[in-house]
Amino acid sequence: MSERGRPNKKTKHDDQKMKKIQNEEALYSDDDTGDHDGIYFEGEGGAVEETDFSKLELKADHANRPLWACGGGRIFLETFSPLYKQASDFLIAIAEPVCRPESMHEYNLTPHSLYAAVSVGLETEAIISVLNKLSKTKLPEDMISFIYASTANYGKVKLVLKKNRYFIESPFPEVLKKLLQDGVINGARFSSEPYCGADGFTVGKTSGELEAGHGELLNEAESAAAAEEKETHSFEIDPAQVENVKQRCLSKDLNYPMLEEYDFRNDNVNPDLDMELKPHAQPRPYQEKSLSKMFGNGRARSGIIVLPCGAGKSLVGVSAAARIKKSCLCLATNAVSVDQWAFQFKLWSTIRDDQICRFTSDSKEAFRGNAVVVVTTYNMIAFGGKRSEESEKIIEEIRNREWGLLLMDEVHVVPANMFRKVISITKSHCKLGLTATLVREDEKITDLNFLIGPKLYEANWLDLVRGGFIANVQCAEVWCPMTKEFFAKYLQKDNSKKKQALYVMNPNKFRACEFLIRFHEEQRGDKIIVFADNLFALTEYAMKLRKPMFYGATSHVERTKILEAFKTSKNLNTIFLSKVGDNSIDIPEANVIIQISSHAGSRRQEAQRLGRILRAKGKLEDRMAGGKEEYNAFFYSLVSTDTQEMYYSTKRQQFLIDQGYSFKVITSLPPPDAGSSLSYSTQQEQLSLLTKVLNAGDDLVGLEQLEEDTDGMALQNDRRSKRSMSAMSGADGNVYKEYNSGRHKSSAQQSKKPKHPIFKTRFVS
DNA sequence: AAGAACGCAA
DNA sequence: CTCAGTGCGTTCTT
Repeated sequence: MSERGRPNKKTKHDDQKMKKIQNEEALYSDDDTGDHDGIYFEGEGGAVEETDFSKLELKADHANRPLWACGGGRIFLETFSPLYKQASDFLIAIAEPVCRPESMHEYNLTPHSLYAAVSVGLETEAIISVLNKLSKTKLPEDMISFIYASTANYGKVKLVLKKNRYFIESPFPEVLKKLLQDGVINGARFSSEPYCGADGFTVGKTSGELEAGHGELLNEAESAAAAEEKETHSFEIDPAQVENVKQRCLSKDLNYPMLEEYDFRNDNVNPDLDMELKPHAQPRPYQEKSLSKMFGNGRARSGIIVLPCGAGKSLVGVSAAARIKKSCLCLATNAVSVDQWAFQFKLWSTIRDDQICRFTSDSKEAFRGNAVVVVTTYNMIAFGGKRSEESEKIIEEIRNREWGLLLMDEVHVVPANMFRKVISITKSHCKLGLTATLVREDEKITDLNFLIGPKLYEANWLDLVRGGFIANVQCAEVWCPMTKEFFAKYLQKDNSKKKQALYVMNPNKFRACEFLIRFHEEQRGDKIIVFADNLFALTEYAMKLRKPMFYGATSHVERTKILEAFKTSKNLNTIFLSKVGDNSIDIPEANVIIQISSHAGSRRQEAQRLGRILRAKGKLEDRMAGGKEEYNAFFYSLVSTDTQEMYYSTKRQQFLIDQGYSFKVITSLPPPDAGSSLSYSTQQEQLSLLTKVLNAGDDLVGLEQLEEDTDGMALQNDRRSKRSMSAMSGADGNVYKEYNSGRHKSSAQQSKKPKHPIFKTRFVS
């Protein structure tokens, strides 16, 4: 075990970090030594390390160019360059962002990222020439040949849905023949189709059309996609095999990724949906950009748009539906989210009540009319168990319908074994996936490339923070030392469940939590969400602090009631949520998150929770008042030191760190002089808590008892608890300031940006 | 209102 | 390293 109690095992991320640091050092040292123009270093013995960039050949005017194009498809972007904006737009289109901290962003060219580039209309030559224009160095030969090799076949094959039948279409019959040599694709072909062409393929005509181009650098490349009439050949495949066929086409063996574009303007078969955006639905620049990637050539492309939580994903979704103007099936993760989507549709568009319906376990609105918007959950569609008769009828209707748009919220859930079935259960011309966190802890995230389509756009979180579109969050990891007694038991137990119970219920963590709640409620008037994945901890904390909580078993009515009170009442400023609150729950009022227990090393959960407080508070001008940018939201992760949690915590933060966030470490909260006013200040109290924790796992009766206690009384006790809280001493600003000026003063003063003084930069050993 | 069945995530 | 065991959420039934 290391000094910090972290297992000595290095994670994949650690390795990547190390590599990255080496890379940056290499780059900077090149820069420092100055003029390397024309100097060419041969690697010794012919083999050149991937991380050895001494071979890079700098152009004479390299200072004016923002990119470093390195071997192995790696590209670095200087964020301080005047060309930053254009360059990052371009890189986002062609490469995968790896890590985007403040001054230097790292991107990676991959077959999938280039597939995405071509599907938004960029051509191979344009990619290379723009890349070359932006690069400080001559493009490495291997990068150029990689781009050629990866893009050669793109756009040659299309998947088309016609009258509920799927066809593979191409202007090149020889390509179709090649595809049919593959066992999976050949097996998926319907043999009953009429043979029209000489090659046994159905022959038809298709014409391209072009909408006005968008963006500066992309413009020339996008308009290069010529609008000409072409003869096409096609064959029909089994709808049940679409997923497999798409996967085969995308595989290395074939490398003919299928484009899915919906020519919705010329679709006379499916009825139109009478729906417009309302005038006040003004998309922000990045929303506009997302949409232009989707509709760039006048058709609707299938794919994925990645925007941070709170950045207005739903306006993008509703806009897409309003532009396509055909039936739309909108999928969300739970019933609360379904309500919110239905609300968003009505908020942004002119859709009438009879054109939109929700389909959840307790709201089965039958739909009538030719073109409709149906909002439902992945569970409702994919559910394998027994269905109620009513559900069965609606599901049948959904199966049989041909959807113009399949709109998938939180699309990162789709690769799950059952949820991915929604793609084949429903027949849609165009699929749009939205998410803030395109990560999973398994390897299935790349499946989205063939399940849905390429990533069309991904916004940089920090760019949106700087633009004032989302809140500026201070992230902090609070280190809570285990009490002697809890730590002794922790070391003693070999049951990981018990271990978890012990580090989550660590009295010092509780006290840190209590202190933070008091500080933010009383000193700043903030609205706080406390997350606990562990239900025992959730109920225990909520009951002790007399705050309302809700979790999976909490009824829809109760949830709405609590949220309503949280939003409107001055007396209710803190709520406790289980992981039901991770996704989709929209609580714009909240601006502080305290995390007391979480699901192991889930990067997605960490980012989604942070996302709960990203909705920008107030106007940008207000926040920038006085010329300095202020944090207006706070994200605390409470970690028991020297336990497993330290390791998980590092893993969990990785996604946010890749987005450019940095975590500050706070040690020894609460401050010693606030100690006695907080709970569990005596050893006696701590020991009785310990007994409770140790017994809890053995008999679940204890948990049920707790739930009964909290449920009914939490809300009504709120006022009383407020009064007693304000009477408590010790948690006032003075204590807080003393604490600040004591231990961490020097490091706070060193930092350039105005930071909350209690935060110091996390030291990674 | 509670429990059974199913499914997700790590 | 992998798969099974685990905790939690959702849906349906009674």
